[in-house]
Amino acid sequence: MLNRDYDGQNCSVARALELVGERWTLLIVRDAFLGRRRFEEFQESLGIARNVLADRLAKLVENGIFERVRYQERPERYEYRLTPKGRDLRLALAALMQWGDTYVSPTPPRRLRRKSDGKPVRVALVDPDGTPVEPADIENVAV
Amino acid sequence: MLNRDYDGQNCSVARALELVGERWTLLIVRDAFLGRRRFEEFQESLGIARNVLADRLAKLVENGIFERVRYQERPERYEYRLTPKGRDLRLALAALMQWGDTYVSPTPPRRLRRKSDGKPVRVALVDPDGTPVEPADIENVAV
DNA sequence: AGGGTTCAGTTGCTTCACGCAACTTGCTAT
DNA sequence: ATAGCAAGTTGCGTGAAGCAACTGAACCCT
Repeated sequence: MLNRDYDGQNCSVARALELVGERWTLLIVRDAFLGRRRFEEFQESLGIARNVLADRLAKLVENGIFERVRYQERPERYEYRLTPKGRDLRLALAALMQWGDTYVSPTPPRRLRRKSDGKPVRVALVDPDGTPVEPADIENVAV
Repeated sequence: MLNRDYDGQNCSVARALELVGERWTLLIVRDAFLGRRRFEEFQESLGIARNVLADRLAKLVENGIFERVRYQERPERYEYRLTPKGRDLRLALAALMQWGDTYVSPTPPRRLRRKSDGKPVRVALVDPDGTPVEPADIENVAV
């Protein structure tokens, strides 16, 4: 997606995609979850054009998903770190990864697991008590 | 994102975004969850250019996310319905919606709830027993 | 002092995707 | 006969993405 708005779309999905829906943006965020922080790291890892990377990082900072932090002076060098807002994209990325694991990747190259005991972690729909909810038992209602 | 591949990205997120990462694609899927099925419905609801809509629908069918179903003969007319693969994008859309609700939309216009009792439904990271997992307690490991 | 390297971009140019509006096809209704 | 509807298709202009070379500020080596 481009950075145009999805005008008239009064939906949080559209609002979210205005911020992270452009080409490369979610992959940059995923790279950040994998520990990458620097321009060169993102560029080499993704093979993205440098001008486009510069553009995306600027927008991500502008939108509060990354912060630009100086990590050395003389010469001034900056790196990019996820903010709490950016870190909260983990769920959306995990959901996309899970779908990709199920339907696209024959053998998923990475997995989420709990550090403490190594058990696999997945994304699920739950009620306020944490009880899983059947997909068929869900409705999407206007407020 | 465009329909090019994210070559060299051996990640399910990249694989998933190759199928649903183009501009408009996820909004079309979201529209389908809201009950829309026909070309004209999508077009009017989204305000998307007709050639682009035609292109996206064709790719979504090609990728098994929608199926093209004839709903009348003379003249032949087709509509688009989510397949199980497409319906499984619900989680990713819900996660994006939740993030948008939290950080972008002041007052979310729509909510997910359980049909049977009307309780709100949210997306969460859980272990195999359905127990919630702390975000800080998660690691992303290569297989 | 001069030449090479690193990092974070910027610039210029080309190619490709998107937006827009008009047109087409096959059929029905008046 | 003409108008209308639904699902596209076509042609053309604009804007975003890809590519590679360049910049600037500092460091390192001989």
